[in-house]
Amino acid sequence: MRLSEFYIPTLREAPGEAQIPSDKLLRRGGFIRPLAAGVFSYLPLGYIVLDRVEQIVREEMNAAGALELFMPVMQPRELWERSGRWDTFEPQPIRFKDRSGREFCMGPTHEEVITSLIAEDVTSYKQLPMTVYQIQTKFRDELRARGGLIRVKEFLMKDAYSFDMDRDGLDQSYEKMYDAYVRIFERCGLSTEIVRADAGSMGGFDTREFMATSENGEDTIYKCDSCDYASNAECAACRAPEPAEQPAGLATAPEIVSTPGAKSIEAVTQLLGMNADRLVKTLLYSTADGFVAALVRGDRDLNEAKLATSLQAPDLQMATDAQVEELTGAEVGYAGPVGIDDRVRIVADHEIAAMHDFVVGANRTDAHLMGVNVGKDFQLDDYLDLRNAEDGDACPQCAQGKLYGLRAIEIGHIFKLGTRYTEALDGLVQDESGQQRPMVMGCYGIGVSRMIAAIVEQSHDERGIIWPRSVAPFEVVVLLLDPHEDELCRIADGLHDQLQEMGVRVLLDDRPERAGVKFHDAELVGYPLRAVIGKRTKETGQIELQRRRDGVDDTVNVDTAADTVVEMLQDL
RNA sequence: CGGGGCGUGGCGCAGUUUGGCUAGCGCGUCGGCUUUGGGAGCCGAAGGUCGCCGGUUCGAGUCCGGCCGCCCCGACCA
Repeated sequence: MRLSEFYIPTLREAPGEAQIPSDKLLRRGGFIRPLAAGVFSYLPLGYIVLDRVEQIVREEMNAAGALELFMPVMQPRELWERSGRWDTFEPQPIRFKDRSGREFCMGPTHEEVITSLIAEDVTSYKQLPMTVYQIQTKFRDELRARGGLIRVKEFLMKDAYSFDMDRDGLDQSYEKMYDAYVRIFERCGLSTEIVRADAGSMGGFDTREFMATSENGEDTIYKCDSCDYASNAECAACRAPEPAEQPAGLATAPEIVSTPGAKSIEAVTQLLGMNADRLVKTLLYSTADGFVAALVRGDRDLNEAKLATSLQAPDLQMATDAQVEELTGAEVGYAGPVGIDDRVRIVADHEIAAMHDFVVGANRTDAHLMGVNVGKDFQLDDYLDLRNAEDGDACPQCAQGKLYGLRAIEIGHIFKLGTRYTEALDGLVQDESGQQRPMVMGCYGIGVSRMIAAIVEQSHDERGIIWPRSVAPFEVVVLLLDPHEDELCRIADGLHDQLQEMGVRVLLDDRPERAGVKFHDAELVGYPLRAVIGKRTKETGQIELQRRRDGVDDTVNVDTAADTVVEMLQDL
């Protein structure tokens, strides 16, 4: 390909709204352009990269025995009502009606479609196991798109679905996908961590996320410094502390103290002159089964996902101000477990067990209680793991490890779904004994477009992108510095043609630009290898080769240049 | 949706506080001459409903009201 016949509109400066390196560089380099917040076009260069990534995903999925198919973006409301997700899926799908008034959504995912599709024709265990996948644009009505290609409203996703007769079969299908994912991300040059994760609105178990580590990631993951424990922060477990010895001489009764206007932990600590770890926060939630008060140490954050999971209350919601006032008899900000409405179930984080003589809200406006103790002053329904993990926490899995946090971009997510969708959508097949049984499903997603952002986040420098060869838009760029010199043009054309015949993806920069422009563009766009043909070539008969990644270079004769290029590409 | 910031030729910005004449600068683009191995120099040119609507005023990029869009933090989230 000749650059004079291609289209790479590079920008010397990044648009002001681009904040993170991947967004700045992909836009400056002429890969993508925004159309609206979280909606992007892929220019020819960006589309090549997208296609490269897609092909790697496709090859590994095919190698794992998955079959590619292609499903619609628009999905009818009735289908989603059968699975019960029309009103509950978060974020809410983008919806619309056709002219006859029939309702659709722009598919944010395809469990419903694939399950009904497979259910139509698969009727026997003899047709299983089966794993199918597609690479399709998905739509999510994000409350806030951000971070260039990282969090968008419209994006390319590979989604795969496995169908098995039983849990053992599912386990095997899941393993295959897990292994394929490891290979896919490795081939794309991504450094990833595989972590435990929350299933969210998909519903599922044994879920694992593949996280590309990056300081610009939106997720936090925790890893153990001594064992293999790794988890998304949203579900990282906390080890219950060793039971503390209850000191003699506990307060005999709580003492009420006046704390006017102190509605936050911060305010209470200042007023009473004590650390937040002597306080207990009381957070009120409503669930389908009634109200719950969740207690965590004052300096900790409650993890709602963990609370919802341990209460088995997926509909968990923070109580409204009115509900809080009704249950506590006080303004919001003074809730406590002592004397709260007896309809409220009280659960506490494990750490509370190690506390004594602590401070809680008094269920009275402008007042707190000091010297409060579990068992004496109020009864607890349960101790649970409720708080967010923090840097330095003891590892929940091994004895000696400590957790440390990393930022990361979620690029893959695999779940075991079970029979939730096949039961709702009649995904039944006959087993060996002629019994109708719901197929057991797994689902497996990869954010293909998001991977591009992750790759750039992990592989760039101050000058531009450094593409891994596997996904680079071109493997080598040939810079013809003097396009007016016939002899040099012949050499450049020759190298270009020769490389192309050898199967190398080569771009010839034959533009009538100055050398500096060509060097800068080449570094910005990030071709793994660069060949320079200029006046030195005329003088010495040599071509200069340089690797983008580490600047390692070589000077070779014109007639051996192509072979050396191929050799140098081996390591990239 | 809460808080903050921004919106001026393709890109980056100044000008808005304190209203005033033909709305500037750098980059890019087009033409010419020179230059030619790290974003060149000179000369000339094109390109702007100052986000939109309404209002105040002799006069609005600038003041007032409403709306829209974009970015960041939060809430939320495969």
